[in-house]
Amino acid sequence: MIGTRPAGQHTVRQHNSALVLGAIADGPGTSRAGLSTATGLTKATVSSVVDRLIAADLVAEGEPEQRVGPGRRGTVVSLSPSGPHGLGIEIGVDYLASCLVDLNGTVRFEEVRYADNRTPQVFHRVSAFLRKARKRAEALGVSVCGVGVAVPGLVESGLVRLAPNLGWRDVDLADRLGEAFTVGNEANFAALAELWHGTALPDFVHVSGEIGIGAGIVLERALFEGVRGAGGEIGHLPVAPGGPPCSCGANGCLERMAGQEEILRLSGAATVDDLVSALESGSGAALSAVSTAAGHLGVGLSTVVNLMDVPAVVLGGTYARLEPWLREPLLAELERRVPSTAWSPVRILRSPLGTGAAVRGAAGSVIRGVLADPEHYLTTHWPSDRDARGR
Amino acid sequence: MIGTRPAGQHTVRQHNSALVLGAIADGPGTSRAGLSTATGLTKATVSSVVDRLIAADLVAEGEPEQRVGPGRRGTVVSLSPSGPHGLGIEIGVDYLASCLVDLNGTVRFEEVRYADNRTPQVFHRVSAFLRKARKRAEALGVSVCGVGVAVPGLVESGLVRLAPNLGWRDVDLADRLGEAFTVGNEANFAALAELWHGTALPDFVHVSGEIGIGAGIVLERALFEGVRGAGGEIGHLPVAPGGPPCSCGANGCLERMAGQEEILRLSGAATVDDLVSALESGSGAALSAVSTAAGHLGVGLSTVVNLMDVPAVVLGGTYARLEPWLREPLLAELERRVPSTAWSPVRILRSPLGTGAAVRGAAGSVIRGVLADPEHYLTTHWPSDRDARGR
DNA sequence: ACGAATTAGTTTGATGCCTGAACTTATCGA
DNA sequence: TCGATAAGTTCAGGCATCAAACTAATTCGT
Repeated sequence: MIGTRPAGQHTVRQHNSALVLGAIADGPGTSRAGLSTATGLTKATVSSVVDRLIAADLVAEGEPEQRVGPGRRGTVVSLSPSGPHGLGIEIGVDYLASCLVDLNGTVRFEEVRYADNRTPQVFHRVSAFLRKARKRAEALGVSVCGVGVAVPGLVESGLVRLAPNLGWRDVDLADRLGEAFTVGNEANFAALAELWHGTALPDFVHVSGEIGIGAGIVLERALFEGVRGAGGEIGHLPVAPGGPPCSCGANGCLERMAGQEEILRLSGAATVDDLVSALESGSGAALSAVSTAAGHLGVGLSTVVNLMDVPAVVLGGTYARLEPWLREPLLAELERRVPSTAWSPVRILRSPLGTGAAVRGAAGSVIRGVLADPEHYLTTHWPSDRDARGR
Repeated sequence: MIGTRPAGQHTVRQHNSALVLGAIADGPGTSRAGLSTATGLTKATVSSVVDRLIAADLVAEGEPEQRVGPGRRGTVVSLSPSGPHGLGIEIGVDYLASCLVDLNGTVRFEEVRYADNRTPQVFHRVSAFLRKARKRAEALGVSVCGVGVAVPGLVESGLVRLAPNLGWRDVDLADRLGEAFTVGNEANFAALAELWHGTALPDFVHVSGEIGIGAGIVLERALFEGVRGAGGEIGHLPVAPGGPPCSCGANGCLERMAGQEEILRLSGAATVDDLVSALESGSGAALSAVSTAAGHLGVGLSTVVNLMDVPAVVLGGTYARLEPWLREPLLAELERRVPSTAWSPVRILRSPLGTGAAVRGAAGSVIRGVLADPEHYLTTHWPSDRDARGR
């Protein structure tokens, strides 16, 4: 029961700052008066809060409002383009990616570097890659207020518990690289990117098929993390009892049956590009491979949909590219296995974000943290910055 | 993003009142000074809050503290036994149950009345049953501040969307009985009762086998409800593809394969009592029936454990009675199907609460609402009461 | 037996933040 | 040019917390 902290005036400031900043992020180009009606706070309070946000360069005043009719025009406020930026780093199995976003979530730059990361040198490589990204941010003249790192594995309170595809176990990235990070699961970050910048659904399960199969579950605009951060780990759900052995030791895991490797193997294609062309030209082997995988994916996803009552499935990563061919068999399997589809159908959507969803989510999570608690940012980052520059 | 309300001083009062009251509920027999250290609030604030709680008769002062060493003895405060009470009503398929609890959750009385509720007269019967319970509460001289109603069906925002075993669809109980209720799913209430009064685990899935199979999932001391309140509806998860048809239209549903009826049918026993004696005397048919059911239950629960990473399963209802015989095969099935058991085993526990868990949860949810927001209770219930009595 | 030390609980003044109302500024329409 | 309308600011008032001083009760040492 205990675990909540005592509240004071600062708490209401925190809350209301976040409320106002959230309203600014939601409706770009609103005036203080508009914010007052949107948030329910008085004009006086909004002014006071906005002043502080402007001082912290989270918000910037813009042009006077364009509007017909009598009355003074309001001055538009919106998220400051020169405000703090978020840097995202993704450590994939065979690539590194970086991404810088501003407060709006706009991508300032993106970079991908292919390299096998299943070696002990990863940490040096990541460190160099991160330094390079920081340099580029500096060149743009923006300040990076945090770094989000996406890894293909199980993350528990900032610690990479297990990343089988990287061969990691209990890795403390912050410790290894001598820096504080927001470490998170790659699939979860991708789902968050989908929430923030993709199809604006409040409830969905985002599934991406890369080398592993990761799912990120979003319920009521919030990531579902499960008890120890392992919520939505569907890669090793058993979907084919007695099926072929998986690298994890079990048999017939979803990842083994519907992962990228299995699809390519079944279809005879060498790469995903080849697979797509084969599908487009109507190759029977390719079509049946994708259809089979869709069936297995449907089995796995049906448990998620049944249990959480999630009304939508978003296909990301490689699955997004295969969506035209996956959709039908996947939907059929879901309808067969999910009783509730009878009265509320499950939607299947293709993610508009590409393979860069995870990095973008990692970068976005940093600025999302600032937007969610500007007062915290203001008291921790701002004074030190000002001291460092001012003196 | 919008949806949060503006905060003011009243908000911090709300928060801190709940914080203090929670601390009082957690540690019965603490003094104001103890509460101050427990909550992190100053002694002055605690005194102010406690005074108000005492005025509302949520809290009562008791004996001076017993303690060795120097210094003044504190006056113990605890939840007032004469404070508001919560009434719970359970509408089962073949019985009605009522239960009155005080702020501590102590049961003041309980009553069960057997009757077939699959008739249109249910509502009159419930109404009469409720009146009777209210009379008994009045005879005890306590005030009932709310009524929680447990139903074996899908509840969405106070509306019973579907209760197949009662034959209900879109039933508005508040409207039917002309009274405001906290309506909820029976399995969810049972899980909450388990959380509040059973094995004090913060994360578990509570599964009870009655006529249907209901699961209540508790994560971080909070009920997981899913998107539309259908979280944890495991009764119709498919566990035996191509199995016998279920009443829901699908095949091999968990409820069909591991429900009470199927266990009795397979074992040849007429009642659960008979079944238990048969098991105790080592009947092969009974043992294999329970073992088979346990296997199916394991399949269904494995998806929950995999997906939500819940570390414990609590057996309630009829399953609690069968626990000695269910445990082994259930655990075996879970270990076979849940990869994470390799590094963090799943615990299987027997619920100490009997079949009355759901009513108790329903009654408890009422007082839990008061404890969670005493300020709200204080402003809505108290003034009217005082006006009515005072004048 | 008595005072120092210790702990509980109350009182008081200060601080911070929100609110409401009055006030200033800006713009349109007649 | 004046009046109506709307945006934004200023200021007194209220409320809840906090820190610190103060009162109250009890033990321990001498």
